[in-house]
Amino acid sequence: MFSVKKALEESYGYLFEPLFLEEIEKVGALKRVPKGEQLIEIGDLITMMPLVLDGAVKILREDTKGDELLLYFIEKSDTCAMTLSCCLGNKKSEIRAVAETDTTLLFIPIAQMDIWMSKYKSWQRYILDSYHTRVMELLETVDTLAFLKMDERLLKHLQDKAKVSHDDVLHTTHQDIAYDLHTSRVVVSRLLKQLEREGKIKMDRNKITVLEL
DNA sequence: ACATTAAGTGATT
DNA sequence: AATCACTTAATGT
Repeated sequence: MFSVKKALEESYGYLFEPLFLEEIEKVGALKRVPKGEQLIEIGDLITMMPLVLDGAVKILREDTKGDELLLYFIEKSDTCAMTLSCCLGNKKSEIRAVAETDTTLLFIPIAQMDIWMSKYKSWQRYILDSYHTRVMELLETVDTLAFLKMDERLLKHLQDKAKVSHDDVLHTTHQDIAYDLHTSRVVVSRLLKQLEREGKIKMDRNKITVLEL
């Protein structure tokens, strides 16, 4: 039996005081989404803010042709920074969010944000810190894009995927990886082969084992 | 057995 | 590193 209270305590207990946790539990709407399900589409109006209780969500940007590029993952005890900026200006989402693994989320109505902002110092801190870590993560992504070659990007991506799913065996296809990295399947296949030769990964059909973490 | 989907390869830009 | 054209291998019906 799944308990919101327990999950909250586990993921956010060190951040918020017990009384506040109870309030979150009361106000939040629990949602569980299976791997691969889309949570937010570009252009969507944001009305709820998600707190990740378990699992991981990948955040993607889309180019003019409809191809996508992975920006970063958000995990347990994270929230979507994009949502935060959307809430302030009541703007539409600039990103797409897709469940990377089976994920459990708690949705908070954005109206609560303001209330908690003035009521709880711990919430203030949390939002500010979230913003900060998100900016840093984005910077890291920019660095990766600008300075790393495709083979290095690929390996890093595999390691990130393994990290967020808490499993060094990835159940994915070359094509899916190609979408995330915004490249072609052929390139991914060839570089994976190379990584396998170097002993950094092991491949099977629909399965990649990351050996170097 | 056949169709579909994933992955491997060589050649070209 | 991308794209094309083609092959091979695995999987579903």
